[in-house]
Amino acid sequence: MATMHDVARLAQVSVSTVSYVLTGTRPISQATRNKVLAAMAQLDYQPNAMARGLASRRSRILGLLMPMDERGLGATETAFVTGAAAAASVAGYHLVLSPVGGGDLDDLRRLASQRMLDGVVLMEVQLADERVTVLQETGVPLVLIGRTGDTSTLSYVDIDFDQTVREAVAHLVGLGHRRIVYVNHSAATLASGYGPALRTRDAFTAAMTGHGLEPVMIAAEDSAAGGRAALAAAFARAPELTAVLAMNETAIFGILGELTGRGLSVPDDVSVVSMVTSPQVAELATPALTAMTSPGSALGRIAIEALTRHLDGPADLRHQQLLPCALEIRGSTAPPRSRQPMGADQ
Amino acid sequence: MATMHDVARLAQVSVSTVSYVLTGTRPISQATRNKVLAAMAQLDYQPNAMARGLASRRSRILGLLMPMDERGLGATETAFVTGAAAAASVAGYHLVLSPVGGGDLDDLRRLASQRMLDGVVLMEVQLADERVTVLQETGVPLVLIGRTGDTSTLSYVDIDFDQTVREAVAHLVGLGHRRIVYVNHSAATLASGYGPALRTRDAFTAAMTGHGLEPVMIAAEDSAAGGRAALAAAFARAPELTAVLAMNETAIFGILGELTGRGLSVPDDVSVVSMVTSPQVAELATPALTAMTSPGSALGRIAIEALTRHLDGPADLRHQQLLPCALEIRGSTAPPRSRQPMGADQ
DNA sequence: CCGCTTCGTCGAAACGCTTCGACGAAGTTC
DNA sequence: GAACTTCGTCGAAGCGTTTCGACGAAGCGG
Repeated sequence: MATMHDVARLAQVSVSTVSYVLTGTRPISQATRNKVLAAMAQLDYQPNAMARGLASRRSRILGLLMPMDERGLGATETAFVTGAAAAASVAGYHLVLSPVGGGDLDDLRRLASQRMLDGVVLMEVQLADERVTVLQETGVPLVLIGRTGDTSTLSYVDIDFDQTVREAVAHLVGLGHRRIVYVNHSAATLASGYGPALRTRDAFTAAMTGHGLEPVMIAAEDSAAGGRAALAAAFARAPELTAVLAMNETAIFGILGELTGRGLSVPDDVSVVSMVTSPQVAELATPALTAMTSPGSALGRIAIEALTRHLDGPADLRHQQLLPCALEIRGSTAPPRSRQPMGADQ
Repeated sequence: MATMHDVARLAQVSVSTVSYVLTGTRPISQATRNKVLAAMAQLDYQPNAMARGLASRRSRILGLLMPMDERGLGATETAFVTGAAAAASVAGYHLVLSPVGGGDLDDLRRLASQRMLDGVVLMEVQLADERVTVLQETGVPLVLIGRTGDTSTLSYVDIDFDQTVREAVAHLVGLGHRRIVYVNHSAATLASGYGPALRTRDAFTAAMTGHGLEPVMIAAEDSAAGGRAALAAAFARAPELTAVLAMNETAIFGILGELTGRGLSVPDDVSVVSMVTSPQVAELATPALTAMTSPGSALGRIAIEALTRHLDGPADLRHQQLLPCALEIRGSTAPPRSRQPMGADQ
């Protein structure tokens, strides 16, 4: 492995000159630059990242910390990642993903304290999130995707759940639906302080009330079975429902299955709107789901851009931004059949 | 940020002694060790990863290189990752994921040459994969999840597609099915040399022929629409089919939708088996899918274990291992209704 | 009690880079 | 043309570790 010394010797310049050619920190004449570049090419020189990092006290590595549970990463999360990776690459940084579960707080502290990461993007933030505290203590520049409860001192990018829910409800109400049920994440998830679940709940209540309608929310386990149970619960609470709005991407397939099982058709008998969903998943269902498409890769990109601005700019810079999901109408929504109360047996 | 010097001064020992306490490279008396440990705790000392890496010429970081397309990571891939991360942590390594697309070969070479990664696990390997060549050239210790065509000089862990297909076919044949259609990935994917698609194709042919049955394979685009089209094609080629075996996790939802659309019920009219599928996805469908469950986290774990053995042991060590998927019977398979040819209209 | 290992510790030299101060040479200003 | 600025380059001092050779102090066999 060739080092800078080798390059310098071959090009007959000093080591520092080679360094300046590489980093552009100081002006170098075209002639010298060419000599150095030629030497580099000839030796197939690659700078040693560790040495660079040690000397410059910046690794040019950004960390994307994502909890990975067994459910897997949806297309939405994947879009975060690809958006972030692309933006990092443009800014001249490497992006590494670290699968930190909620448990390994110590692991997290170590990772952040070892000065291996210039900055960190944290995904799937809870309203009260210890990981945020730990990271702040270490002093790493930090941007969140999602928000904690108290956001005053933090940079974040998040989905504008309020507006997203409002649009989704407006779409359904515009079609003529009056009885709309919102299927959220599980009660446990709500209790744990998961922001999206909480915020959409409140936004749904507000939106429905705004239309003079009664908000009915059901919490569903993240599984097909949870979706089926939720639909049963929904019919129990609102027998005459004509539309379902679902945040729970996993449960929605159970909902669709149960609907078919009851001999109800989508969208003729019941309209379904899926929240924060990727086109890929929406197309999986039959009929394809009308959905609020999450601005996945934009979120990732903006988070990284904010982070790099932190690094190059003043330390006290704050970036806070909300992006709404876009309504994409597919085959699962239509005007309600008529005002015909339908029996909810079982 | 406290350095080793600070610790050494506070503990009244030399820097090297502190280093030996940390790494255990040389014996240190209990008394001294305690002094040093106390000083570390008092200063909240964290070793600087860059300096360590530079001096020791090993970063204790392993890379998991995964192409991320917009389809997202299935639960299967996620299981790889979590399995690998856990194993790395046990072995005292950090695991970082790097989303390297197929395009950025130069990026890959740079990443590997910069001596930032002690070793690399490469996922989603093609039969002829340039990335493998590039990585081998850089000399990074390498383990594949998946296999290239010529495996003689490489370490890898992969799914035993041959046995997996054989078991799946045996399950269906055991139930009494004779007319079984295999829905594979798209023709383009096959042409690109995607190992799993190719290997399962051959295995399916072999297994069916072994039972004295005719192998019918359809290539389907990775989408619900692709699945629907595939089913239509299947009925055109084999009107009397009673079972579908599907490798294409994305298409399978289209297949199920189309089946329902044609008034055919699963599993009464047609049995469906999903290959290399996680329980989570299998449960999404109604009825839940009988599936060959991939040994996801085991694959990740074994890959990392092989890699760390490479690093600590002799350089020429090779590890090659195949793991079969396990048959998990759920609601989508049953004996065929009877020998009743069914019309394939449209 | 003399020479020999073994044990525990130290000082100093890397590791491969960045960065700072310095310094001729050349260009600019009045 | 004296007094200043750039411009382009160099040498050397770090950055925070690991690791190697060395060296007293014990411990031990004879």
